[in-house]
Amino acid sequence: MINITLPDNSVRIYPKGTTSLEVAKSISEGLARNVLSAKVNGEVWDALRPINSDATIKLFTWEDAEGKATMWHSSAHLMAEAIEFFYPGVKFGIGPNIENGFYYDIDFVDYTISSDDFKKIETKMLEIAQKKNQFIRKEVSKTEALDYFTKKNDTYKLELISDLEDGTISLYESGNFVDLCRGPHLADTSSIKAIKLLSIAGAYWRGDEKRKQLTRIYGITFPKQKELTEYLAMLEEAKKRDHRKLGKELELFAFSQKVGMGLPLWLPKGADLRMRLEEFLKKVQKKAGYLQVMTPHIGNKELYVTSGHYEKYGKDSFQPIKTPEEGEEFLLKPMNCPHHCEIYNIKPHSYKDLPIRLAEFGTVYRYEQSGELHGLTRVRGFTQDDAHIFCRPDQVKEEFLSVIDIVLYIFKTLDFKDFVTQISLRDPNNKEKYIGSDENWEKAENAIKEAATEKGLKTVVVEGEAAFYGPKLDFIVKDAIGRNWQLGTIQVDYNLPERFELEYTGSDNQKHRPVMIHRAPFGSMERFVAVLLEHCAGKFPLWLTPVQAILLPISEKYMEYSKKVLHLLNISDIRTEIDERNEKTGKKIRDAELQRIPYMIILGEKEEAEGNISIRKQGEGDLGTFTIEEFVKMINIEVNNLIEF
RNA sequence: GCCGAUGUAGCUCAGUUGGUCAGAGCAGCUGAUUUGUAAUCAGCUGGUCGGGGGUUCGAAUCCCUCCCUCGGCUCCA
Repeated sequence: MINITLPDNSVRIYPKGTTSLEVAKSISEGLARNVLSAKVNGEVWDALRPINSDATIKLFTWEDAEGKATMWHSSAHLMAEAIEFFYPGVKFGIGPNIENGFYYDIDFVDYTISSDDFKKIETKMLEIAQKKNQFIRKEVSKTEALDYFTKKNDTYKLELISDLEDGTISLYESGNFVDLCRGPHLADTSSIKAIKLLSIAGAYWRGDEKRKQLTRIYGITFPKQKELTEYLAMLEEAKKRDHRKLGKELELFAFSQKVGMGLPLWLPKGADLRMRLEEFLKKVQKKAGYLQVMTPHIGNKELYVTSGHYEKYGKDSFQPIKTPEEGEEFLLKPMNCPHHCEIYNIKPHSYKDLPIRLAEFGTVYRYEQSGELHGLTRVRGFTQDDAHIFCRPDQVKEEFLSVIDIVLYIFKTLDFKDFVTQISLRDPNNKEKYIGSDENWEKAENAIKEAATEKGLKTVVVEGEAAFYGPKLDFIVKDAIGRNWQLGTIQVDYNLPERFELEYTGSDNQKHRPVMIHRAPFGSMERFVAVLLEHCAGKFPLWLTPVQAILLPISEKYMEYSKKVLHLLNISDIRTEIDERNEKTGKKIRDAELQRIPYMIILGEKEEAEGNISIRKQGEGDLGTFTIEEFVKMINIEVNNLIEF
């Protein structure tokens, strides 16, 4: 008999070789039906894997991330089985679960396959799933494993096996399909009730572009049809919010092949929005002691040789441009920091001057591979809300606190309620990979951790993720429909102060090297606008939206009165437009609603006679009649409530 | 850059096996209408069907090639 400890610390006694499924059954039939896998002594196991000694276990159902992972991993096997049925002789690469579903990389050899084939594969998968095939784990020797896949002529599996150690190899059999797999898997296929294959794409074997490209098929499964329906609705919603679509519809930005791919054109409304965001941040930064600077769009190649960026990222820059006479080489600015270092170096600094915070909305250009470009989130020319803080090592923590305050304020103002931060530290086993003294690294890493703790941030610490030049703190927000976006970043840098020989004179009258902090709360204006646009589905907060109110005269007869109102609102700093078209009110309202204009003001006989206005709120409907003064006051209160720092 | 898909008026999309197939709705323009909370009516103007080759008596439709876009891969200071 063995003792099984459950998460509530209760201990139950079972025969040796019991499975977590049996444990679940002994608790309740319902739990047994829902259990997908279990954590046994810290490791996720199949629900059917026998437990042979005392163990602490936690059962996973669909509600747990681990349960979903197990289901999706098994679903990948199920898909492989269905594919092997239709395309015998295909070779399988890897088929893992991912954040939302799973994929399998497959070499289809001589077959061609497209998304048109998904339907039949899905149907076959459901058919197999209903057979309730168990997933049977077999631990095999390396020789046995090699034998099996040699017979199958599955070269990819053979390569994977050859990298594994003997004694650690397991196969999983389910129905007619056997796969090399670490597991864990479902007890059987019957809990997979709803299946959708989502997309098909090429993927290099082992992510290496020099190796063969396999066909990757993505899919997702659920234990209930309803959940699949909901998931597909979420994808639809994401499609509706796509910033590329909304950007076009709301006339915020555009691209032109003639101008060049990946080079956004900001249309009047988009430019208005972006400038408002910039002004907003400038105001906050001014309060936080930043100094605004400006630097040119090109810089001498030597500048980037000095910074080290040319060597590391030269291939990702546009080709240098040359002066016709001297043959001097210039690069389109790929980043602002070297310029800011040179500004720091313009004059000598005392320790009393620090920190010096130089800020710039600096437009930079990077050569992104053509296949990588994507709307505003991945472009070849973009503007960073950049700043570089030059400070003493003992000031790092305080500066982090201050930057965190700015980021939190921005998130609050723009209604990003859900976010986590990631602290990236150096790999403790590979300290020689990094530049800068042990002492400084330790100081900076502790400063970041302390700052995050003091601000009560939800934090994930990842070792080995730091840049070679310093540790960093990244902000990852969850948008309105649950997707994660990495936005702001704060990074410590020991490298550039070294390379640019930055100095300050300490109280000891000796020269010291300042620490540099890079930070960009938005990341880039382009990316941030894209994320914000998708987050709010085009309904920007009132203080930010390009047009706050639109006047809708019932007919031409009320045009004169409408223009009077327009003038009054505009001099009250309410961004107002007027719909002068000869259209019915219903049409004007519809168009204003689609343009996501927060307030529609309807003006007809009644309003003109009484000298007031009727207000309709976007998405809500008629609010009734107000005086102009009341409306102005209402708007001002709403705006001020939103942006008080 | 690589694999796959796609590319038809400003926008969203129809176009059967190559043969009045250059279309619709919206937008735009003109006129009528003078309008009360999500589309008033009528008429008109828009396109060398992504570019360039080729096959054919004949190509939006078939083939080749290049380009953009989309989904991934790789990359991302």
